[in-house]
Amino acid sequence: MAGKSSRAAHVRATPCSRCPLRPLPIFRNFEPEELDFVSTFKRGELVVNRGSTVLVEGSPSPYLYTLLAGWAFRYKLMPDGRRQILNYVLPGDLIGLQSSLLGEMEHSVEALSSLVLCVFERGQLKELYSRFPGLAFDVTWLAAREEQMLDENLLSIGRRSAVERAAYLLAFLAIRAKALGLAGPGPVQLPVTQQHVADTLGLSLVHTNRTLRKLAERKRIAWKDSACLVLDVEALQAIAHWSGPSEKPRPLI
Amino acid sequence: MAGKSSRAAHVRATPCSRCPLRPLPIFRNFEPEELDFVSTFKRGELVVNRGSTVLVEGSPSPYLYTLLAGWAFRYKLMPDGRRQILNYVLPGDLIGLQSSLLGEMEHSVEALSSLVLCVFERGQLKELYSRFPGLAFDVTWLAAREEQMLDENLLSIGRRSAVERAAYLLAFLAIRAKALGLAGPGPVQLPVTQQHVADTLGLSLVHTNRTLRKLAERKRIAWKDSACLVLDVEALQAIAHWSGPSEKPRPLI
DNA sequence: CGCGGTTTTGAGAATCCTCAAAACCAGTGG
DNA sequence: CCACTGGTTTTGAGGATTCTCAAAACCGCG
Repeated sequence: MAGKSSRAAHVRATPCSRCPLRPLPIFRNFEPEELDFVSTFKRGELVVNRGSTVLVEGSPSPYLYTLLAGWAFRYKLMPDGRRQILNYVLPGDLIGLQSSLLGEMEHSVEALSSLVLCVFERGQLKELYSRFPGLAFDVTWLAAREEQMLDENLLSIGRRSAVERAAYLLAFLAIRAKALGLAGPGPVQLPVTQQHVADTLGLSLVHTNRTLRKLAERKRIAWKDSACLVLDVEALQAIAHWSGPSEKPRPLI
Repeated sequence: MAGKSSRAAHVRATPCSRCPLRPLPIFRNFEPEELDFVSTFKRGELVVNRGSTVLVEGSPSPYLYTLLAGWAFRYKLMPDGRRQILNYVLPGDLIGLQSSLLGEMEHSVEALSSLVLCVFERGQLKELYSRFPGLAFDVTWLAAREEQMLDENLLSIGRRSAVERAAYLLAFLAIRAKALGLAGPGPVQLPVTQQHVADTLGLSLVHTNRTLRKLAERKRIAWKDSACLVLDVEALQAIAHWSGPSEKPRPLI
């Protein structure tokens, strides 16, 4: 159920000035001195394999990460093994903030694909707050955005039916992926198994399969190579009674 | 379903230096200059009645609030009226941050009892970040804590059974209330109806009633005057398979 | 070819829902 | 004082949703 905790550490250097993410239109422009500081803030890069656990529940992580490439997910486990996936982590997302602020991680993070992560040192966060209020604001911004996503997810699990829930989740992920340019002109491909979907929706694997099957019959999605192809995002949104997110230019630390 | 939006505004002045909350042991000590700034940051006090809506989904609030006294809850509505309660707001909690950062509220906040709120102006947040990195850090801290509560709530709704869910919620609220000194020596009293519990747990009112009844039969809780008396917090935690929060000294803005 | 991970299908059972109505209770106006 | 009202809690009954157990089918990979 949980992935192996092997962690193929591998450090390269890609200067922030040539960050592949920052040129994307959804990220806000940085002042030169902000960019300089982030560059020094960055301690290196970490590459991990699919299935690896990046952060572990219960342990205090000395690092903060920004995901540069790949897909991951945050989850919690109950003592008897029940798993709940809380949210998905896409490029540009910050992880490990809870540990840096509150002391201990209360959730784990696992890689859905191989990942490239920017590594920051936890201790430097205070310096960031002292010297770059704008960046500090951005960190809070990211935390507030995560909260917003969790709110919608909570509404989904609490009050939407199985089909609505599935439709919401797949539309949500497809839209996030598209905004990052992770999809070509064709349908978005989500690197998740039906087990991941089940653990996100709070449903059993069997019932999730039957629910997804209905969406597939209606040509809203398709399964290929242990991944989900999202064929019609707007139809999914309509099924979920969800009008979509209000995407504004966002910060990238 | 939603409360009346009447808002009995009433402004008094209680200087932060005589804040009734700050002396509590769970709040961290402030530097004198931090306290000074918060005092100037504070624009006044707002008193609202039970049932009033403090913040409305979809509207950009020009204010930030810290709850001084009373109970409230955050919730979202679906177009057809389904309601999901996301979390409860207790004294010392900050509300309206999402709006200040992201532009628009995506949830509403309603008073469970009459409330006293500290009012801050949204625009001053930037000044706080510039001049008091420590306070800025605190704001982020509060956001990360909210996220942590939402994570646990998501696990609850997604993976716990009805009884486990109810037990978790009531233990969670009882512990939060106790930490704030809101309970005397006796059992904690939670000012919620079974409808609130149902909308928090993602269950129907009928099934919630039958579930709570089981807990009442076992003497874990009791209902009195449209409120829940929590008789045995530890037993509830055991039912929920929940070990409780890690309460550390926390900031109060 | 055999293996492990993933998807699919069947069947019966538990959980949870909806509809409906009654009981209870504090507050309100006659 | 009493009837009436609205909000809350309680109970019954049938039905829909979702779960668990079990097994088969499928598929890339060594």
